[in-house]
Amino acid sequence: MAMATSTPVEVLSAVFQVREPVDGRATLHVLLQRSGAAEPWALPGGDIGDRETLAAAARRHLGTQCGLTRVAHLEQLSVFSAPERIPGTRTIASTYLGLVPRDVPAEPETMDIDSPAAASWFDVDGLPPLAYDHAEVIELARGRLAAKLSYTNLAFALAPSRFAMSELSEIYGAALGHHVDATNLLRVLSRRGVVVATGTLGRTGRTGGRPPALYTFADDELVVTDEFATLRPPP
Amino acid sequence: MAMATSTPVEVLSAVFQVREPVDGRATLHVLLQRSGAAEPWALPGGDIGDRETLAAAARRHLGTQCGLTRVAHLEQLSVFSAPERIPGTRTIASTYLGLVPRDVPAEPETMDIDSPAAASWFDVDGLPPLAYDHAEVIELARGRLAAKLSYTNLAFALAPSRFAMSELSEIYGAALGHHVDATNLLRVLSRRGVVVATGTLGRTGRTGGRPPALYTFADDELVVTDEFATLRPPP
DNA sequence: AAGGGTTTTCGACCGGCGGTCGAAAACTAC
DNA sequence: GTAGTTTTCGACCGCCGGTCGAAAACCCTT
Repeated sequence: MAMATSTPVEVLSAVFQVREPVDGRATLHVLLQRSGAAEPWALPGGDIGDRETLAAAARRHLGTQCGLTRVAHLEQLSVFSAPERIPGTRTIASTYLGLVPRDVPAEPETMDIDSPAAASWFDVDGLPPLAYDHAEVIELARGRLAAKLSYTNLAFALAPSRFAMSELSEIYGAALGHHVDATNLLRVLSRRGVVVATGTLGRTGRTGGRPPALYTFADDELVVTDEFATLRPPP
Repeated sequence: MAMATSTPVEVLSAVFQVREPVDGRATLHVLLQRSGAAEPWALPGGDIGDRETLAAAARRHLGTQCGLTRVAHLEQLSVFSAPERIPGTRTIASTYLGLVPRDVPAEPETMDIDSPAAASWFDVDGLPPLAYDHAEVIELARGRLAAKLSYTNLAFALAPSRFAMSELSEIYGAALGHHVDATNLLRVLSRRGVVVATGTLGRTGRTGGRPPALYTFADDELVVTDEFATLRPPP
């Protein structure tokens, strides 16, 4: 075993949440932070403690820099190791994808955007200029999210604990960037056992319309079934 | 941006090749190395140079430790960051999956297995005791390989440049661990445009049987099509 | 050269999955 | 009660992949 050198490592998190801007249509948002008004917006992250896992470090920085604690899912993305990705000091970045459910209060929004250190959610379409290669990280995270939504139960980390199918279809639509039919979504997800009906009905005090059945995700962590692989083994 | 500390980083590569043991049946093999006869077998890898990418470092160690240069595909796996994964010195491992085509001569096999520093291929079923968490890395790599074989053209990195469908079916079978029907494989892969016929015929000098048509992979690098995602966008 | 053995190739069948649409159900507002 | 809105259910349909049997093409033996 060769001896490993001491290369500086940082962790960066691209955390997504489905939120609705003033006009009403829900879109995918990403959490950004900056240490001063003159600095560019950047992904939250930083150094790794001596006795700390990378995931633990990511969670710690989300808490201290953005006041965000309720991350429902956090998974590794790629490592960025281009020698000059940060001019001057060589730094390797281990990146993470984080997801926050829709019913989590918008914690970072309460922080003052004009204070020296601030954090805020941004619509992924229409981001401000970002530090270093952080835009690339966000693009990678979007792609990973879209891919995994279609063949895993990953949406559990974006949806509220109980939801109507129309609401879930909205969330999928925001994350995937195109319309998702609620009828088909229900059939597909319940056939796979990903969502289950709770038996209760939702908001009967609206402007009209049949009250929707409320559903929940069967699991509250990522479940990967190999049933979607083609070239399956014989039964 | 918080300052990143200097955490030791190493790179580890799980490199696979489909090879046939003496008895004939082709199986998946992984490349291992050890620095002395008293040391346990371990994945090739080591430190990262100051002006070097992680992937470049992985390739460099494969060359110096195993004499292996013809790696057709190399992609990132997960980062292992448990504080005590190597007792004593804290080391973070960035792991890679590598693939070597079947027609590449068995370079490391020529090295003397009993010399102080040696490298050799091992059948993935029936591995010797491994250093640290390296068995975990290999398991992760196997899973990733199996998953990607079914929905990408990743097999281009395991197959020879030209091959018969029965040979490709053998390769898939070895990597997936179960029988893969050659008829179905041809239909699926050619419908996706992954493999194309070369027009030439293969080995007409055997013990009998119809001479097979020879095929090639359309691309010699990984191509990811989003056509296999369910919940597609409308046309 | 005729026939048996072997391997590849082609076509047919079939169940399941997912995309789509229209009609029925259930509720609110007027 | 009627109109409007939203959800739900069922039906249709094309495509994909797993399977099987028959035909094609070749070698070897007799």
